[in-house]
Amino acid sequence: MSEKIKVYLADDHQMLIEGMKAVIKTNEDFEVVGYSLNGMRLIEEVVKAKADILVMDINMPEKDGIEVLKELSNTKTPFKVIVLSSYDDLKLVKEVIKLGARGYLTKQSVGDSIIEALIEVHNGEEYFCKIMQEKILASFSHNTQNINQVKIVPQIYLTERELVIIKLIALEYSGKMISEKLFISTNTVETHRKNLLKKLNLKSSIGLAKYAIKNNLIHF
Amino acid sequence: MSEKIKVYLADDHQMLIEGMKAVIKTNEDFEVVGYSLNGMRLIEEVVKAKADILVMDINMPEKDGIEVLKELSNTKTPFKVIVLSSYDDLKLVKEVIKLGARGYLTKQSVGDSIIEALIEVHNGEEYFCKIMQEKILASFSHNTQNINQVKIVPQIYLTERELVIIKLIALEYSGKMISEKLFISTNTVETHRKNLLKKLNLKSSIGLAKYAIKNNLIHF
DNA sequence: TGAAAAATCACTAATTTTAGTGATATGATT
DNA sequence: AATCATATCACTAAAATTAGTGATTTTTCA
Repeated sequence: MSEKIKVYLADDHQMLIEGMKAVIKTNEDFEVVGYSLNGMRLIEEVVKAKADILVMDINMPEKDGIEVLKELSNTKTPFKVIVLSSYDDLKLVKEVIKLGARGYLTKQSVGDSIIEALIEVHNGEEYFCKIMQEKILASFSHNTQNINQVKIVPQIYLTERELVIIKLIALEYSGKMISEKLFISTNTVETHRKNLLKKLNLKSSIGLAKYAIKNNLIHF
Repeated sequence: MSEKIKVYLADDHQMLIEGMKAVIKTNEDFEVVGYSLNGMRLIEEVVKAKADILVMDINMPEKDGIEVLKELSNTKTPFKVIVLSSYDDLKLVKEVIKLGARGYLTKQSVGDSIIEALIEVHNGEEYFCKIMQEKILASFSHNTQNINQVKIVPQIYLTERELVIIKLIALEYSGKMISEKLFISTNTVETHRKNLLKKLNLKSSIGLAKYAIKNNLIHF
């Protein structure tokens, strides 16, 4: 048979790497030529490994998948990208595809569809896991609004100060501790907290903490 | 070659199942004869599949691994059990071994040592993953007291009720909401919360939420 | 059966968080 | 110059959390 298709993996969960390595190993058309546990120097490594396809988690410490994709979009890349994510969020899918990714798998469905995805993407097709396919179809029939219209729901951008505050909250600082650390009044801290809750549509500080963790705002 | 050793998997994470299936498939002495995503009717299924070894997660919805082990301890079982867990908790290890489990793997080390564990356990040995081996050794040399004596350094072990409560906290339920959901008074909820904070040596509910996430008590 | 562990609830008091409204100051942008 | 985003702080009032103590009932297990 001809040369195998080279796959590079990037995910901060060692276990998921192991799982994917093993799954991919069962298909003789593909081979895993390397992996990373974070996004730093990822592109470099992938190029060095001469990989054809990069399977990359969005949520990585140090440097996340979106950033990597943005870097890639500036240059011509010799490999294709399949994105892994914990979120089944249509907007995120659109985002990563726009940034050049060729496939999108939720972590729930990696096991079932990684090989399928690799084959499709290697053949120049786009691939979405079943969950996302269903979501895309549903949004098509349910919504009068077009998913293609950019930012119907405006993206949530936190200000510098809000970022500092949400991080401290996630690090288990109380309101008072935050005010002391930042030399501002507790009222101000509370105001920021309230604004955060409203902006992110969350109902408690625990929600804020989870948001911070999900978005890698703090080391967890 | 002789008949393969039959392995049955139980874990609520499909991905982990896929990973393990793939890893085990690479060793020709073993074969996976089935799997479950929860603990309901698990024993029945394992027996039906004529499995020799059950690899089972402790944390499963509906019915957890401890309960399954307890059921098993009443009868003579035709298969051996290896326990998977997110916890690297000595007390939990002791507990599950006492309940008849033959091996204990943390989820971090499944990828590396599942085959090793299967071999050892099938040969009638006990098996602990590297992390636990180190912990056991450490507890041996650090402590003048014997690990076999119950609760020298009280390891963190949450009761059923505490588990339910910490999960709900992590899911952003307020104390009142929890009390309503569980049909108990808010005082009781607060008591559990206090006990949790003390047990886990945490200072706020956000800490509890993070603990729950870290230990895979909730889907995140 | 008897002891231990677990789950339940109560009471008090201090502290913190949540919720809403409103106001001021500053710097950047247009 | 006017507007907007950001950051700051105040005030009130209700609700929730934290902290500590103590007590009862139920379950589990040796």
